[in-house]
Amino acid sequence: MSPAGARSGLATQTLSRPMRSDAQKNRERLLVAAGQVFEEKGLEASVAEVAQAAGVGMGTLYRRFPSKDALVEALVSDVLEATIAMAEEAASCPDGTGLEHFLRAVSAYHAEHLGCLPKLWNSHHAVQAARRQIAVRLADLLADAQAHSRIRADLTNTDLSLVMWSIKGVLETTGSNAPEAWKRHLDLLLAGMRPTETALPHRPLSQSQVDRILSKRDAS
Amino acid sequence: MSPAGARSGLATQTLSRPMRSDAQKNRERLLVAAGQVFEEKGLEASVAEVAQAAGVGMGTLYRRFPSKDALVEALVSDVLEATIAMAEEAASCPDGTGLEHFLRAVSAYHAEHLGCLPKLWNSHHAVQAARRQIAVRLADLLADAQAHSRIRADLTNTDLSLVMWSIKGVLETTGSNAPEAWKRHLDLLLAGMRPTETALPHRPLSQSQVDRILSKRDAS
Amino acid sequence: MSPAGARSGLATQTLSRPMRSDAQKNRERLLVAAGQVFEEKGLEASVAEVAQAAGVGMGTLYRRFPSKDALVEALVSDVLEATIAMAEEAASCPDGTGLEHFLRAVSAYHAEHLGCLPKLWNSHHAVQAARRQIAVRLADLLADAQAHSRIRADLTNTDLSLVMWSIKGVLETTGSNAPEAWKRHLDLLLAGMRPTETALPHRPLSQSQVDRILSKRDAS
Amino acid sequence: MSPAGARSGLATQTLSRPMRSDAQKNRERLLVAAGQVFEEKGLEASVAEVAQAAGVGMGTLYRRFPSKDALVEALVSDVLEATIAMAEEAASCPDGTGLEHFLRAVSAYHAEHLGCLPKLWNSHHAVQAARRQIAVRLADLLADAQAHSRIRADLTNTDLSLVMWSIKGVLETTGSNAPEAWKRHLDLLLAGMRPTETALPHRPLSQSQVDRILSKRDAS
DNA sequence: GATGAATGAGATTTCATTCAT
DNA sequence: AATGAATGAAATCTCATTCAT
Repeated sequence: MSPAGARSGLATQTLSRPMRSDAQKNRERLLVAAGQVFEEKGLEASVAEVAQAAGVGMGTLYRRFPSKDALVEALVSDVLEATIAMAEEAASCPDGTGLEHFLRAVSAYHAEHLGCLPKLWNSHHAVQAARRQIAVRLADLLADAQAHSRIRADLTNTDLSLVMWSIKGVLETTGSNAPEAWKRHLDLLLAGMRPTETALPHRPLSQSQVDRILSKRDAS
Repeated sequence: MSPAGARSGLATQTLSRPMRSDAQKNRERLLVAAGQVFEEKGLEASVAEVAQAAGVGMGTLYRRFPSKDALVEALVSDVLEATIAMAEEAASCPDGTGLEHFLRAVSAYHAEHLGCLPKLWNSHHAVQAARRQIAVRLADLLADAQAHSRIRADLTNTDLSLVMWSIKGVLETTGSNAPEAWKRHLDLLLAGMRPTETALPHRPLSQSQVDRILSKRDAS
Repeated sequence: MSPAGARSGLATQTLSRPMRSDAQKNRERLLVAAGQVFEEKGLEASVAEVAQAAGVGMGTLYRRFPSKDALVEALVSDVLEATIAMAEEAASCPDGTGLEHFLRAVSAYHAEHLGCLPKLWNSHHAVQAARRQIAVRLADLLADAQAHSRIRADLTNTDLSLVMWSIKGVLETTGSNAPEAWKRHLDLLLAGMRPTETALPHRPLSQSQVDRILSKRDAS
Repeated sequence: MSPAGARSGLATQTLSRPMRSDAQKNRERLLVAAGQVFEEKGLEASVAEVAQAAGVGMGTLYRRFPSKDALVEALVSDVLEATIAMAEEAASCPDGTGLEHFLRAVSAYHAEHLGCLPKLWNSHHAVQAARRQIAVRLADLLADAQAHSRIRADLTNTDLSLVMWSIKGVLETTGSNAPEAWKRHLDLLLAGMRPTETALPHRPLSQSQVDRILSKRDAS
């Protein structure tokens, strides 16, 4: 997916005329710069730094994104769109391997491109629709994997959220100091997801719990 | 362990006269209040909020803790001490079950007492010594578990760090909205840690990578 | 020397683009306001007072001067530049009267324009180069005056520093309550500097002592 | 003059019972400590530092001196009393040399004992009476010196204030870095005070100007 | 449309002074 | 009477957001 394409999906103005090409270019540069700056310094980095890194003035930043929050949200939208794309691509994997491919792909994406964004996985507004889509596709992938006996039968959709959050925790912590740590961690998770004789002792989360968590936004 | 007991370990003045009773009381109240406030609003919460929640003036806070950082660090110290205690207690579990007990205990502790602190697991100064101790005990617990064939032989000490970071990710995300989510997540991790016929495909982290990560402190 | 001209010398950004006109205007207003406020209330006056007196917000003050120290230092720079200018002008006086003219001029300048700044005469950073220039010119003026037998032969360059500090003491104390006091005081000093039959009984300061004093910066 | 004697003069409670001996001792220790601390760090030093240096609690300090200002003022009182004593002693010098002796003595006293206090020479409350006394004695010394033709006839009482302020300026600036600088400076001043053929060109300050200055107190 | 200077509320930290122990 | 912990107003400095150029 082209970056511009990605942006035109969730994050762009919905009606109104098409954006002028220089405006579009600035929007891109700001998102890229924001990704780098926030990755490096965390979300407490000032918007002035982002503007400078993008080589534009503060006014331009605020013309494109009406608030710092909006800028962050646009980054999150990008991630979610890319995630949707990965889920769709994984659907074409044979023999129930799609889920595994998806997990590896999305981990790699987070690890390489947007190390800062795991923090946002569960936050910020207006991304519910995208998550819905992801959830649907993941459910399909899980069912397929279970049908092929690659994944234990007592694993639920909500467990997949746990898996994502778990990966987020590892990526956040290891960051660029151990850029392949997530692979080992995913080995472990997948090993735990394989069929065994004994069921997992505790009950999975209910879907409503997961929904509540995802719709919650932090004060940050 | 009593809270007062915990505080008298790492976090208290080591030499010098004993603290006056009112001072000690205020110190406790500040730590409790800080735990609650930071848990609720994140570390960006202002120290004024902490002081107000503790029912003391700002000057008192700054007499007890010379900076905001020092306050946060004292909280971290508490966590680490409690962790050491849990690791020591787990050492007395029979049949190689100590590691599992430890993981459950430390998860429960983080979940119930200090939901805000996973964020700090890998940050902040002057806690290296405590981590050293924890690492040593964990290594013993792992070896014991492997000797009893409860944990797969190709699991390493560095994998335990991954496990902790992974738990941190889940706790951070689920927080009070799904206070038992970590149990299901730990089920999954432990399932992955059991012996199987096939080895984990990727290499574990080196110890030096883990050390680098732990000694790294964020700018935040 | 025009104030704007003065500022463009030591105190302005040396490379980079020219300052926007409103920025330049605010910079001027801040320096003027700072001069007045510090003169009136001493250096302990808050920066908020300066900002208010200048009619700008605190953020503007901190955009122009990254710290209170920087603001003070800019004022000092102005004084030093003006001093250099006066020394240069005095060099053109005939018959060895340059030194006397300089002393009167610099005293008058301090008395009328910047009564607060004598306090800084011996403090603060990054003004060493300017002082060097002043010292060189003063040495020339002194030699010329001695060659014309207007000043006693046993007066040294370091004595001129004493003279300046002495004037500073009088200006500081008399301030606006006796704005011409320095003239009488300078009469007295000059009378003491005229040639006499008997030498001054004590040795002058060494140059290194003076240098040490000038490079010393107070904690204040 | 014994220090205790000095304190019992201006600064002590005027009526009421005599101070208990331990209280008196604490008062001494506080004044000594304040002198050292203020000399080292300037008047911005905190009262807590003074209390600690004196080895007493803050409450004790505030029992002895109801405010920081009062403490500073007590120090100033000491200086003034010592000055009075020196003026009285100088009155017994023969041949009109008393004034010179006084100036040397008072300079030496300031230089050695209380480097911090020149700052206060012209400030703070309730010391007018002492200054009156000093002024009277100085007038006598000056008249005597002029009668013996040691000092020029056109020098006035107000000029002596200028001389003191000038010395203050030098002492403040040179401090401990050139502890004998004042001697050279006083050489210069005395040379200027000797009789010459030409009168000083500017008029001296009026007594009322000097009074105004001395009664003025800084915001500090 | 782009720029970056201006804004000012709010954050952390200090310290003269009070008061419980 | 002595102690030192508690207080809170005030200081310096930051930064998301607005607006003149």
